[in-house]
Amino acid sequence: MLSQNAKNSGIEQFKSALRRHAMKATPQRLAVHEAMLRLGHASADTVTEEIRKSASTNVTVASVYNILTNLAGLGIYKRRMSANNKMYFDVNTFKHIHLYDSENHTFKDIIDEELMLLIESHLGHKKFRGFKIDDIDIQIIGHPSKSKKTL
Amino acid sequence: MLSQNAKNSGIEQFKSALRRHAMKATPQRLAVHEAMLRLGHASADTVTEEIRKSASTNVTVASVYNILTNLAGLGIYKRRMSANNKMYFDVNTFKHIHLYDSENHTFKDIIDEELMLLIESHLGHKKFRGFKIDDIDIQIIGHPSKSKKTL
DNA sequence: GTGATTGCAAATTTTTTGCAAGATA
DNA sequence: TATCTTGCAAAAAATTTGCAATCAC
Repeated sequence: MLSQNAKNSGIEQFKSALRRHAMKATPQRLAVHEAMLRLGHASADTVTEEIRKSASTNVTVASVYNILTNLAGLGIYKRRMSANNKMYFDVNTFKHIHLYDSENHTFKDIIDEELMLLIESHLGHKKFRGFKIDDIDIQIIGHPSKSKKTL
Repeated sequence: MLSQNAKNSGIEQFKSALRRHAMKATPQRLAVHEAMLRLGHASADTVTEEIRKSASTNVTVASVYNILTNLAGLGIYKRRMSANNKMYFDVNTFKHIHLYDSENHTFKDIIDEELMLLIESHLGHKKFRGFKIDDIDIQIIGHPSKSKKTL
């Protein structure tokens, strides 16, 4: 329920963001955003796959790249890099930490406001001369622990 | 002086690390490591360039990739991700934070033991079920502030 | 209608791989 | 000498770009 509303409002918000930037609400852009809302984090090819699987809209990877890059430029997504050397995009703009699974190359969000505040307040009074801070990226890197031995 | 010693001992340490792993001390590997000690963080092509510029050893990018990847596998280097979508390697194995300059795509080390401890102790008593933490990566992303105007 | 946007294919860029030739222990 | 490594060139993988056709406004 909540999630459904959240998604709808997500799309509405998205449309008005597009309008605000004088960008057309093309089916491709909407499909990309819908996929991103479902996926959370994804690479261009994953998004393309997801769209082909679930939507009637057809898209090409090239367009998905362009769309994701443009939207990241507007701050609607965040570009992320993973250790498997692919570009990932992140739909969540709120502050959070990432848990990166280096085996499966997936990201999981960790919301830990306390920690973010801790770090920000620690860094807050530090100056990096000649450097304007845009973002702080915290990634916890690990792998699934095979606690089952035989699996 | 100190830096020279540090570099020499770096090379000696490196050689014994190679020996320990039954890897041969080829001129290419030594050249890569020397370049990495100078560069700190670098991508394969930067390392190749640096070697060609400064050393008599000649190398191919393919070999540099292989060497960097192998050494990262041994934990001698650390693989890093940058927003310009290239693989970077990091020669410093001690815990530190990175300042990533998104304009010039360069990294700078920040040593802030206090912050690392803060984060580790905060995360220390958190459990991520089924997940084994290998590393915590903190990146401060920003760009040079054109302080010319108003400062 | 008209300018923005997409699809397609080709070009770039980055990384990986196979195998013969060469170097190291 | 036996094996590990490198060089080279070609293959893969990932991303970007040009341009005509198409679509949203």
